[in-house]
Amino acid sequence: MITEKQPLHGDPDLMSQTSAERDNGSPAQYQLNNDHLQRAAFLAKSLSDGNRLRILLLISDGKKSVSTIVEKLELSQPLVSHHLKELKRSLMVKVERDGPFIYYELADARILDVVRILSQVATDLLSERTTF
Amino acid sequence: MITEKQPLHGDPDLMSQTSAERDNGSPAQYQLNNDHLQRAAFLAKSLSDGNRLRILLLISDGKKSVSTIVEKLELSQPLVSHHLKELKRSLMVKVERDGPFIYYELADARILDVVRILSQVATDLLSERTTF
DNA sequence: TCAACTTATAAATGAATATTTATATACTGG
DNA sequence: CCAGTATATAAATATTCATTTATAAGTTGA
Repeated sequence: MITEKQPLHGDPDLMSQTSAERDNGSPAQYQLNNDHLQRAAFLAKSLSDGNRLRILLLISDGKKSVSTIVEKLELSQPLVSHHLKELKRSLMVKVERDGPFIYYELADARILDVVRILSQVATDLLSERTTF
Repeated sequence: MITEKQPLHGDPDLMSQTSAERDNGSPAQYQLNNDHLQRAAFLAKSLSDGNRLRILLLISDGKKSVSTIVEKLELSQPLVSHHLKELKRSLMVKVERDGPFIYYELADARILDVVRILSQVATDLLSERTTF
Protein backbone atom coordinates (compact mmCIF):
# COMPACT_ATOMS: atom_id res chain seq x y z
CA MET A 1 0.00 0.00 0.00
CA ILE A 2 1.37 3.34 -0.94
CA THR A 3 -0.98 6.04 0.12
CA GLU A 4 -2.93 5.97 3.35
CA LYS A 5 -5.90 8.25 3.61
CA GLN A 6 -5.15 9.64 7.04
CA PRO A 7 -1.97 11.62 7.61
CA LEU A 8 -0.50 9.29 10.20
CA HIS A 9 1.67 10.72 12.89
CA GLY A 10 4.82 8.75 12.57
CA ASP A 11 8.05 10.65 12.85
CA PRO A 12 7.01 13.71 10.98
CA ASP A 13 9.19 16.24 9.38
CA LEU A 14 8.29 19.40 7.62
CA MET A 15 8.90 17.58 4.38
CA SER A 16 7.20 14.33 5.14
CA GLN A 17 4.36 15.02 2.75
CA THR A 18 4.66 13.11 -0.45
CA SER A 19 1.17 13.12 -1.68
CA ALA A 20 -0.59 15.42 -4.05
CA GLU A 21 -3.02 12.56 -3.98
CA ARG A 22 -6.34 13.98 -5.00
CA ASP A 23 -7.71 17.44 -5.12
CA ASN A 24 -10.99 16.35 -3.66
CA GLY A 25 -13.05 18.20 -6.21
CA SER A 26 -12.64 21.52 -4.48
CA PRO A 27 -10.51 23.70 -6.72
CA ALA A 28 -7.96 24.75 -4.12
CA GLN A 29 -10.18 27.55 -3.07
CA TYR A 30 -7.41 29.88 -2.01
CA GLN A 31 -4.41 28.30 -3.70
CA LEU A 32 -4.19 26.03 -0.67
CA ASN A 33 -4.14 22.34 -1.36
CA ASN A 34 -3.89 19.56 1.17
CA ASP A 35 -0.10 19.59 1.22
CA HIS A 36 -0.10 23.28 1.92
CA LEU A 37 -2.50 22.76 4.77
CA GLN A 38 -0.40 19.96 6.23
CA ARG A 39 2.69 22.12 6.18
CA ALA A 40 0.82 25.03 7.73
CA ALA A 41 -0.48 22.71 10.44
CA PHE A 42 3.04 21.56 11.12
CA LEU A 43 4.25 25.09 11.69
CA ALA A 44 1.18 25.92 13.75
CA LYS A 45 2.01 23.02 16.01
CA SER A 46 5.36 24.59 16.71
CA LEU A 47 3.57 27.81 17.61
CA SER A 48 1.08 26.10 19.87
CA ASP A 49 3.15 26.30 23.03
CA GLY A 50 3.46 29.46 25.10
CA ASN A 51 7.05 28.85 26.08
CA ARG A 52 8.06 28.36 22.47
CA LEU A 53 6.42 31.65 21.56
CA ARG A 54 8.34 33.31 24.36
CA ILE A 55 11.53 31.88 22.93
CA LEU A 56 10.66 33.01 19.42
CA LEU A 57 9.87 36.50 20.63
CA LEU A 58 13.12 36.68 22.54
CA ILE A 59 15.28 35.63 19.60
CA SER A 60 13.38 37.74 17.11
CA ASP A 61 15.64 40.74 17.57
CA GLY A 62 18.91 38.91 17.23
CA LYS A 63 20.56 35.63 18.06
CA LYS A 64 20.69 34.50 21.66
CA SER A 65 22.60 31.71 23.34
CA VAL A 66 20.78 28.93 25.10
CA SER A 67 21.98 30.13 28.48
CA THR A 68 20.68 33.61 27.75
CA ILE A 69 17.29 32.19 26.88
CA VAL A 70 17.32 30.10 30.04
CA GLU A 71 18.07 33.13 32.18
CA LYS A 72 15.68 35.56 30.57
CA LEU A 73 12.72 33.20 30.44
CA GLU A 74 13.43 31.46 33.74
CA LEU A 75 13.00 28.02 32.26
CA SER A 76 15.13 24.96 32.94
CA GLN A 77 17.96 24.37 30.52
CA PRO A 78 16.72 20.95 29.33
CA LEU A 79 13.30 22.40 28.71
CA VAL A 80 14.73 25.20 26.61
CA SER A 81 16.84 22.70 24.70
CA HIS A 82 13.79 20.58 24.10
CA HIS A 83 11.79 23.47 22.71
CA LEU A 84 14.70 24.67 20.60
CA LYS A 85 14.93 21.20 19.13
CA GLU A 86 11.27 21.36 18.15
CA LEU A 87 11.75 24.82 16.65
CA LYS A 88 14.74 23.56 14.73
CA ARG A 89 12.71 20.65 13.46
CA SER A 90 10.17 23.03 12.00
CA LEU A 91 12.99 25.14 10.55
CA MET A 92 11.79 28.20 12.44
CA VAL A 93 15.20 28.94 13.90
CA LYS A 94 18.68 29.29 12.52
CA VAL A 95 21.49 27.83 14.57
CA GLU A 96 25.03 29.07 14.80
CA ARG A 97 27.86 27.88 16.95
CA ASP A 98 30.54 30.10 18.43
CA GLY A 99 32.88 28.23 20.66
CA PRO A 100 30.94 26.58 23.43
CA PHE A 101 27.92 28.77 22.83
CA ILE A 102 25.15 27.91 20.45
CA TYR A 103 23.11 30.78 19.16
CA TYR A 104 19.54 30.57 18.00
CA GLU A 105 17.83 33.14 15.85
CA LEU A 106 14.41 33.50 14.30
CA ALA A 107 14.58 32.15 10.75
CA ASP A 108 11.80 34.24 9.23
CA ALA A 109 10.30 37.48 10.47
CA ARG A 110 6.87 36.52 9.15
CA ILE A 111 6.63 33.99 11.95
CA LEU A 112 6.39 36.82 14.43
CA ASP A 113 3.83 38.51 12.21
CA VAL A 114 1.71 35.40 12.51
CA VAL A 115 2.03 35.46 16.29
CA ARG A 116 0.98 39.10 16.37
CA ILE A 117 -2.03 38.46 14.17
CA LEU A 118 -3.07 35.48 16.25
CA SER A 119 -2.78 37.52 19.40
CA GLN A 120 -4.86 40.31 17.91
CA VAL A 121 -7.49 37.93 16.56
CA ALA A 122 -7.73 36.19 19.91
CA THR A 123 -8.25 39.50 21.65
CA ASP A 124 -10.92 40.51 19.17
CA LEU A 125 -12.74 37.19 19.32
CA LEU A 126 -12.79 37.41 23.08
CA SER A 127 -14.15 40.93 23.11
CA GLU A 128 -16.80 40.05 20.56
CA ARG A 129 -17.87 37.17 22.73
CA THR A 130 -17.98 39.05 25.98
CA THR A 131 -19.59 42.15 24.53
CA PHE A 132 -23.23 41.25 25.03
CA MET B 1 -28.11 27.08 25.94
CA ILE B 2 -26.64 27.45 22.55
CA THR B 3 -22.95 27.89 23.15
CA GLU B 4 -22.61 26.86 26.77
CA LYS B 5 -21.46 23.33 27.36
CA GLN B 6 -20.58 21.68 30.60
CA PRO B 7 -16.86 21.12 30.84
CA LEU B 8 -15.91 17.51 31.30
CA HIS B 9 -12.92 17.86 33.53
CA GLY B 10 -11.98 21.46 33.53
CA ASP B 11 -11.14 22.22 30.04
CA PRO B 12 -9.40 25.44 29.41
CA ASP B 13 -10.91 28.34 27.65
CA LEU B 14 -9.53 31.12 25.60
CA MET B 15 -10.07 33.39 28.55
CA SER B 16 -8.53 31.28 31.23
CA GLN B 17 -5.61 33.67 31.50
CA THR B 18 -6.11 36.16 34.24
CA SER B 19 -2.61 37.05 35.06
CA ALA B 20 -0.62 39.99 33.84
CA GLU B 21 1.67 38.80 36.55
CA ARG B 22 5.12 39.95 35.70
CA ASP B 23 6.58 41.47 32.63
CA ASN B 24 9.80 39.67 33.14
CA GLY B 25 11.92 42.73 32.64
CA SER B 26 11.66 42.60 28.87
CA PRO B 27 9.61 45.59 27.78
CA ALA B 28 7.03 43.81 25.67
CA GLN B 29 9.34 43.92 22.73
CA TYR B 30 6.62 43.95 20.12
CA GLN B 31 3.60 44.89 22.19
CA LEU B 32 3.35 41.20 23.02
CA ASN B 33 3.26 40.31 26.69
CA ASN B 34 2.95 36.87 28.17
CA ASP B 35 -0.84 36.88 28.09
CA HIS B 36 -0.82 37.78 24.42
CA LEU B 37 1.56 34.92 23.74
CA GLN B 38 -0.60 32.49 25.67
CA ARG B 39 -3.66 33.46 23.70
CA ALA B 40 -1.77 33.22 20.43
CA ALA B 41 -0.54 29.78 21.44
CA PHE B 42 -4.08 28.73 22.16
CA LEU B 43 -5.25 29.70 18.69
CA ALA B 44 -2.19 28.13 17.13
CA LYS B 45 -3.07 24.87 18.82
CA SER B 46 -6.41 24.94 17.05
CA LEU B 47 -4.57 25.44 13.78
CA SER B 48 -2.13 22.62 14.42
CA ASP B 49 -4.21 19.86 12.89
CA GLY B 50 -4.46 19.30 9.16
CA ASN B 51 -8.07 18.18 9.27
CA ARG B 52 -9.08 21.28 11.19
CA LEU B 53 -7.38 23.45 8.60
CA ARG B 54 -9.27 21.61 5.90
CA ILE B 55 -12.50 22.35 7.73
CA LEU B 56 -11.60 26.01 8.18
CA LEU B 57 -10.76 26.35 4.52
CA LEU B 58 -14.00 24.71 3.52
CA ILE B 59 -16.15 26.97 5.66
CA SER B 60 -14.21 30.10 4.81
CA ASP B 61 -16.41 30.94 1.85
CA GLY B 62 -19.72 30.54 3.61
CA LYS B 63 -21.44 28.43 6.20
CA LYS B 64 -21.58 24.68 5.75
CA SER B 65 -23.56 22.02 7.56
CA VAL B 66 -21.77 19.23 9.37
CA SER B 67 -22.95 16.67 6.88
CA THR B 68 -21.60 18.77 4.03
CA ILE B 69 -18.23 18.94 5.73
CA VAL B 70 -18.30 15.20 6.32
CA GLU B 71 -18.99 14.51 2.65
CA LYS B 72 -16.55 16.97 1.15
CA LEU B 73 -13.65 16.08 3.39
CA GLU B 74 -14.40 12.36 3.59
CA LEU B 75 -14.02 12.27 7.34
CA SER B 76 -16.19 10.40 9.81
CA GLN B 77 -19.04 12.37 11.32
CA PRO B 78 -17.85 12.02 14.94
CA LEU B 79 -14.40 13.16 13.94
CA VAL B 80 -15.79 16.25 12.25
CA SER B 81 -17.94 16.98 15.28
CA HIS B 82 -14.93 16.60 17.51
CA HIS B 83 -12.88 19.07 15.49
CA LEU B 84 -15.76 21.51 15.25
CA LYS B 85 -16.03 21.41 19.00
CA GLU B 86 -12.40 22.34 19.31
CA LEU B 87 -12.80 25.14 16.78
CA LYS B 88 -15.80 26.40 18.68
CA ARG B 89 -13.82 26.32 21.88
CA SER B 90 -11.22 28.60 20.35
CA LEU B 91 -14.01 30.85 19.00
CA MET B 92 -12.77 30.37 15.45
CA VAL B 93 -16.18 29.38 14.11
CA LYS B 94 -19.65 30.81 14.33
CA VAL B 95 -22.51 28.36 14.75
CA GLU B 96 -26.02 28.70 13.44
CA ARG B 97 -28.89 26.24 13.58
CA ASP B 98 -31.52 25.82 10.88
CA GLY B 99 -33.88 22.99 11.59
CA PRO B 100 -31.95 19.79 12.00
CA PHE B 101 -28.91 21.29 10.30
CA ILE B 102 -26.16 23.09 12.15
CA TYR B 103 -24.06 25.43 10.10
CA TYR B 104 -20.50 26.37 10.85
CA GLU B 105 -18.75 29.38 9.45
CA LEU B 106 -15.32 30.91 9.82
CA ALA B 107 -15.50 33.58 12.51
CA ASP B 108 -12.67 35.80 11.30
CA ALA B 109 -11.11 36.01 7.85
CA ARG B 110 -7.70 36.77 9.30
CA ILE B 111 -7.51 33.16 10.46
CA LEU B 112 -7.24 32.08 6.87
CA ASP B 113 -4.65 34.78 6.26
CA VAL B 114 -2.59 33.18 8.99
CA VAL B 115 -2.92 29.79 7.37
CA ARG B 116 -1.81 31.20 4.04
CA ILE B 117 1.20 32.90 5.57
CA LEU B 118 2.18 29.75 7.42
CA SER B 119 1.89 27.74 4.25
CA GLN B 120 4.02 30.21 2.35
CA VAL B 121 6.62 30.42 5.10
CA ALA B 122 6.80 26.63 5.28
CA THR B 123 7.34 26.41 1.55
CA ASP B 124 10.04 29.06 1.67
CA LEU B 125 11.82 27.52 4.64
CA LEU B 126 11.84 24.18 2.88
CA SER B 127 13.23 25.58 -0.32
CA GLU B 128 15.91 27.50 1.56
CA ARG B 129 16.88 24.32 3.29
CA THR B 130 16.98 22.13 0.25
CA THR B 131 18.66 24.69 -1.96
CA PHE B 132 22.27 23.83 -1.25
C1' DT C 1 -46.06 9.14 18.52
C1' DC C 2 -42.98 7.01 15.26
C1' DA C 3 -39.34 6.84 12.03
C1' DA C 4 -35.72 8.91 9.58
C1' DC C 5 -32.27 12.11 9.58
C1' DT C 6 -28.69 15.27 11.63
C1' DT C 7 -25.46 16.14 15.03
C1' DA C 8 -23.32 15.42 19.52
C1' DT C 9 -21.29 12.68 23.09
C1' DA C 10 -19.03 8.51 25.53
C1' DA C 11 -15.71 5.23 25.90
C1' DA C 12 -11.58 3.18 24.46
C1' DT C 13 -7.03 3.27 22.44
C1' DG C 14 -2.67 4.59 20.91
C1' DA C 15 0.38 8.24 19.98
C1' DA C 16 2.33 12.78 20.88
C1' DT C 17 4.00 16.16 24.15
C1' DA C 18 5.58 19.20 28.08
C1' DT C 19 8.16 18.89 32.03
C1' DT C 20 11.51 17.13 35.50
C1' DT C 21 15.59 14.73 36.96
C1' DA C 22 19.73 12.75 35.81
C1' DT C 23 23.47 12.07 32.78
C1' DA C 24 26.14 12.58 28.67
C1' DT C 25 28.58 15.23 25.14
C1' DA C 26 31.25 19.13 23.43
C1' DC C 27 34.20 23.06 23.78
C1' DT C 28 37.88 26.05 26.16
C1' DG C 29 41.47 27.64 29.05
C1' DG C 30 45.17 26.13 31.97
C1' DC D 1 44.84 15.86 29.71
C1' DC D 2 41.77 18.17 33.31
C1' DA D 3 38.37 20.98 35.25
C1' DG D 4 34.72 23.92 34.28
C1' DT D 5 31.20 25.60 31.47
C1' DA D 6 27.59 25.13 27.78
C1' DT D 7 24.37 22.36 25.61
C1' DA D 8 22.12 18.08 24.38
C1' DT D 9 20.03 13.73 25.31
C1' DA D 10 17.69 9.85 28.10
C1' DA D 11 14.39 8.20 30.97
C1' DA D 12 10.24 8.71 33.43
C1' DT D 13 5.72 10.65 34.11
C1' DA D 14 1.50 12.77 33.45
C1' DT D 15 -1.38 15.02 30.30
C1' DT D 16 -3.34 15.98 26.01
C1' DC D 17 -5.10 14.62 21.66
C1' DA D 18 -6.72 12.36 17.18
C1' DT D 19 -9.32 8.68 15.83
C1' DT D 20 -12.69 4.81 15.89
C1' DT D 21 -16.81 2.49 17.39
C1' DA D 22 -21.01 2.76 19.52
C1' DT D 23 -24.78 5.29 21.28
C1' DA D 24 -27.48 9.26 22.58
C1' DA D 25 -29.99 13.46 21.70
C1' DG D 26 -32.42 16.87 18.96
C1' DT D 27 -35.42 17.93 14.78
C1' DT D 28 -38.94 17.17 11.28
C1' DG D 29 -42.46 15.15 8.65
C1' DA D 30 -45.97 11.52 8.48
